[in-house]
Amino acid sequence: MADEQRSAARRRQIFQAAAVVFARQGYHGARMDDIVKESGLSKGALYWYFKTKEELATGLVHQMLSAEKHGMDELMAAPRPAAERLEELVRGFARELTKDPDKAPLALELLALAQNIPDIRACYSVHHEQYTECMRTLLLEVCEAEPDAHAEAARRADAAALALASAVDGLTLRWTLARTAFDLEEKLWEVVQVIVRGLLSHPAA
Amino acid sequence: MADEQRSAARRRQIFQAAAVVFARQGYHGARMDDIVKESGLSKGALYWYFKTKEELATGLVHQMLSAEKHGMDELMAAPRPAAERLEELVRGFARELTKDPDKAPLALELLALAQNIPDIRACYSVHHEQYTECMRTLLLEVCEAEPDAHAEAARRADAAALALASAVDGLTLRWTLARTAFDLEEKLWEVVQVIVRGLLSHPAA
Amino acid sequence: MADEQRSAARRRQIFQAAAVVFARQGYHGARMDDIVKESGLSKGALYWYFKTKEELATGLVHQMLSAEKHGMDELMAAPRPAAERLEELVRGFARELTKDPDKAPLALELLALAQNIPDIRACYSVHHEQYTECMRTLLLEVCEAEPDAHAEAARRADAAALALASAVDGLTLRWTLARTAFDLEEKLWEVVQVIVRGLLSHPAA
Amino acid sequence: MADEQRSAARRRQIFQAAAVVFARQGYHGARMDDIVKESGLSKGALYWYFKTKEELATGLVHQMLSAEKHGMDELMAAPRPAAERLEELVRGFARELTKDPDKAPLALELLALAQNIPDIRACYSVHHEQYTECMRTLLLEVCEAEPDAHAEAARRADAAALALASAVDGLTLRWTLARTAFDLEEKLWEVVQVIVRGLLSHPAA
DNA sequence: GATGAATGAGCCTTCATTCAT
DNA sequence: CATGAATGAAGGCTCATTCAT
Repeated sequence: MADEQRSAARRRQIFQAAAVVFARQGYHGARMDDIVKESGLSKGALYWYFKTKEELATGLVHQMLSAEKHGMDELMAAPRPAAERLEELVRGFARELTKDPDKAPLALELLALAQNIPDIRACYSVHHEQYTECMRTLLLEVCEAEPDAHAEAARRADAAALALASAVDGLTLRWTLARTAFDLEEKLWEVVQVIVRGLLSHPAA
Repeated sequence: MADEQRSAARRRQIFQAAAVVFARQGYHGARMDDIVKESGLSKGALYWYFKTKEELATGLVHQMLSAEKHGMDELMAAPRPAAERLEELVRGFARELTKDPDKAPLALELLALAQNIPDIRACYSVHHEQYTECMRTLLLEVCEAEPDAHAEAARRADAAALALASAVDGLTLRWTLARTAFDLEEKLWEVVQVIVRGLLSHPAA
Repeated sequence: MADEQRSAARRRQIFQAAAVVFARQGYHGARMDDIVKESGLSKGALYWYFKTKEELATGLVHQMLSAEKHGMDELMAAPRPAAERLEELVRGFARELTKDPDKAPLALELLALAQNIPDIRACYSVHHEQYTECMRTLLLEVCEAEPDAHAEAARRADAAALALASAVDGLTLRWTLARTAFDLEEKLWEVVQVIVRGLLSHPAA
Repeated sequence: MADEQRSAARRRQIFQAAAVVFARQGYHGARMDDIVKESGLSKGALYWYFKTKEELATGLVHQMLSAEKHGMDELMAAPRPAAERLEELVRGFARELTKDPDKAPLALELLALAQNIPDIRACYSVHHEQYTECMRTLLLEVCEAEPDAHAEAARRADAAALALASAVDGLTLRWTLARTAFDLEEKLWEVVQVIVRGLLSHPAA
């Protein structure tokens, strides 16, 4: 029992260190020795918990996406109007990235691994689906909440959800690589508005 | 003159080989020897044209994004309605990716390099701006072409262009990593329609 | 007392496990963890009984050669004609190797260690001497039992004993590494006969 | 052409270094860096010629056994009586081992590898067969040369050849590991005489 | 310009051994 | 006595780059 807690703590400690080093140096630029040093553990300890560098990266992706999923589920269950939850979902996402400057580079780094590490690819693939599904659910609720909604809207929800989820990813990517910094949260919110408007607009438009 | 042609041919030959190997093994998984073998040249020859692996990757990014830019400009200059050009821009993009299964992995691989190689980062950053600008121009033309347009639309063009450009990137990313294959062209077109509708919808909506 | 029995049992348990793992993976290919797992004990327990891997190997050699010596002595003391005891010594040796397919590889593996581990080298050196001496004793008895013996024979016993002992080792080695399996007991017996005949043959021959 | 010579020279250079280091430290105790240093080449050069440590060892075994085979064939073809050739074969073998104190430990070290490296095992297996066959040929010639030979002798040649070959190996092993040094050549010659006498002795004996 | 042998710093991983509990 | 997490020195191998020819 105490062992399990200790073990879990160690794993978190290692993930934390790996996150810092991967963000700073990239996955391939990170030496296991760097992670060892950053974690404060010994090399043997690190390898006791993760058999390879790849397994460490895979575990980190699992952990990060799980945390994100958890936050998503929590927000979805909140007793607030769908529109507010949607706004908060997007703004919260932007705020976290903006607050922690390591997060975006780390995410992109891990995303790039997805092509070569099937387990990570699967994680991201599932996460993309879940994120899109979440958007779809919210958008449908938004439609229903709209007084003069129309039948068309519900049918457009799939495309809008995909547009929304994709745009969030794509814009975040741009923000991460942009020469000229911009306010991610604001731009993201504008993008959301355009897409929601596209969802709700009357067929005639 | 003949030398220059020869030289240019060699460079193209090397880019071609690098593209194949990077797509297959990733940048870090690709050894210079692999590219040498794929190119049919010798190691010395390769290093004659590119002083380092990084320079080769950077050159490849330049070449690819230049080609894309060129295609974009050509399409933009075509004597066709803006809506048609927009559709063709997006569909053409999807068609090319679908046709050549190496292209998307290669692009993601090079994109990931942007974080560590400033020159590549700059290339992508500029390209993103140009792509967004292109979208903005097309969307504005679409607004103008719309008989029923309203003042609001032009002001929304920026956000819609960003949404569009981002969504194209984000959706392509999803398509590249998806467990379950889907029709990129079709989904992309649905996304475009949602966003264009959002752009044109009346304020009341 | 019960402790000593327990301790001896543990040591035997560990020797047994080490024998299996060394035979399967070789000394250098065997990890202490493998022996731990095979023994069913814990790592700490193993290190309680043997301070190092080398000590474990050394102990195993001691045990194995002691057992062999014991068997030899027992057979030597049997109330049977020398010729029969010689035959049984060789045949019994072959039978045991043939019965347990792990034994020969294990023996060769440990023999190879002799070069680097002085203690093991000494063990084998002594054992070789004892084995040769045993052969010499038997051969002398065989000479004496021979009605038709001649003075020459006794003087040849040293060489014949060395030839016999060496041939047994060398043939066993060949049998252990041979591509094409052969009947060790039979070949060994043929070899013994040739050498005994050489011992007894008249000078004129 | 010059390249091939250079390449062959390099390989010989590396074999030479590996032989020295393997003899001194054993295969497992030898670090590639030690061989690199001993060879005077660089690590990259070593790995250019041998992809792994195992491949290097395998190559070395090939080379050594080939050389031995070559010497054997040469001696066999010499225009001398069989008995002399047999004596020279054995004495020459002993003389070489005695002259170069590294040779025997090296041979035993490589022999031990045979159990774990199939390629080396095959080499030794074949070599054993060839050596035995060589002995058999010589012994048959010796029988034929004997004026009062008898039919029995030829039939015993197989067993005698095996005894001889095995005894040479076994005695060499004892000599290599012995606490108390002895004269290999002399002992070997005594052993040969016993076995040859066993071969030629009349059935009555 | 072209060739490919040669360089050597670097890195992931292993594993015998230790020790707090 | 027993446990298994922790240690860290060591080593086989890679690969971008160089350079004599």
